[in-house]
Amino acid sequence: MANKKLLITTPIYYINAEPTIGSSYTTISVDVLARWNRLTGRDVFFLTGLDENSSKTVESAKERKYSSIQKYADDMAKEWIGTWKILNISYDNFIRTTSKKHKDFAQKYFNKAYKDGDIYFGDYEGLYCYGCEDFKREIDLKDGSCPYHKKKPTKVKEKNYFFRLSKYQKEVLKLINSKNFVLPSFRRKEIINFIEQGLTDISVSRPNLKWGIDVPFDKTQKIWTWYDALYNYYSGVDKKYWKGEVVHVVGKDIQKFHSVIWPAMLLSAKEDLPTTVFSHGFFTINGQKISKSLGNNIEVGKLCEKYSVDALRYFLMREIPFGQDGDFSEEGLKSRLNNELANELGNLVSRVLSIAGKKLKGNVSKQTIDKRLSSKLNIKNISKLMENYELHNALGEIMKFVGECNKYVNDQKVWEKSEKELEKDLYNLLEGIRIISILFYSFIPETSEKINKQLNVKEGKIKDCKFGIVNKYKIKKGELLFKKVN
RNA sequence: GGCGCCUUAGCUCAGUCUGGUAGAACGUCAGUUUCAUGAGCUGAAGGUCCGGAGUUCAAAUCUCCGAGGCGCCA
Repeated sequence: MANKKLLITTPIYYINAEPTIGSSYTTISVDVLARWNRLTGRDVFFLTGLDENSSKTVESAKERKYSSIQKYADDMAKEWIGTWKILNISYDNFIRTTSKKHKDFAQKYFNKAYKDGDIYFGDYEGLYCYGCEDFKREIDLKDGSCPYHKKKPTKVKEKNYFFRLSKYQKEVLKLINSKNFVLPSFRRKEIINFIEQGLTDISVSRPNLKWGIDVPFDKTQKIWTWYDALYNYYSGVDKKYWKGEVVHVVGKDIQKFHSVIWPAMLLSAKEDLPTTVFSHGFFTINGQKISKSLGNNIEVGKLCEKYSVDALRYFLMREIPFGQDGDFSEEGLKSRLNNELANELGNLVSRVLSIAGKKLKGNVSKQTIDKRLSSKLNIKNISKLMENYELHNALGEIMKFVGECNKYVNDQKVWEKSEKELEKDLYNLLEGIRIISILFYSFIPETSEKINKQLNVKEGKIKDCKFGIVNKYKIKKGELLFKKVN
């Protein structure tokens, strides 16, 4: 398992707006998982991108007075890529569903399903919400409007192509029951209930649209945006990665698309199935829901400028238990930055390197390992937490070891000792800091690089997280790792 | 309405499966240190474990009833 290939994905985002704090959260979490698994030595492929074929794209382009929809999509793609660059997202491919390769894939699979009889032509009458890109029932609505988008759905009566979702009910249910397919586990029961109520065939095409991917054998219809979008996970990646572990990280609102419809599509196409669909929670901002009318969404770029990218990445991963809902507040971010990153981590590096610089001119040779410090490090536990997607707890454990290092400095009264006596303490502390840097790398990569530079060591892997690896340190104290913000 | 989850310290939550003297971080207060970013370390205060009944030598934990909150239901 450990050396199995890993394909890990974010959803592909709608381009009706610039990246939000929510999509940033999703993407950062996948980045953390991808980086961590790379450090364990696995062959990882991290896929993200954009769903550009939605009718939302057309609406937004119109709102922004674009005459060319494709130009709008291109500009938006630049925006998103730019934000991911700021956030240090280490994706291996950025897929856009307007690319020819993706369109060919979607059409190929649509064609195949049609030939196999899993897609058929039929009538449909229902209420369609353009926000969800999905049909709604009367009972789903609140005061006649979609509860998510606060808009009245449109009554639609038309002929569409349908996918035989009902045919795969049994097989999908079996899949859901397999271990770790739906995570967190409390979501599994919800999905099972949903399936057991009976799956019905779903409309997978829309007539009379100008934008989207043509149904290959019927130019009057476009492929339903979800049906095409889900195939990004195949069109965006070398197929060999589907032979290993495949993890889709999604928001809880789209868990169902990924754990019911998508597997059914793959069962129909007789392709490999994903291993896990993990859905994370949503967060409020200062206790309030994020909404356009409140205008309380946060500009990610400005946040990074003010607090630093790593402070934001750290906060999001530390504050919100992965999988559950949480709250975002600048106060909270500030507090984590000042107390945990600056006072504990930053200050640890600063005080140790300062003593080593002053007393030993930065030269520290290998010494005996002090179990009083090394025994406080529990890599197995941290690894287990990462494998269980408990990112917040993993960070908590790493931070605890930072605390142990600070305590060690105090307990040993390192600053009082003579040059001869303190080399052992410093060597152990430097090894501790080197390991901390590796463990933190997935979460706050820029900071890790800064630490490595000061320690004058190369980026390590998880297997290097043990004491006694470096023979001789030649350190050079640099700038402070974190600046506090008041 | 159906299914599931939650209610424990000022705040956020763990502990419940497998019953045995109530836990963590943050916040508050106090002590201590001077290597370090006014940082670090140590300690203290703080709880009718939502209410009630039952089972048990023993219940935060198991069972039932009730209250409040949340999630999911093409």
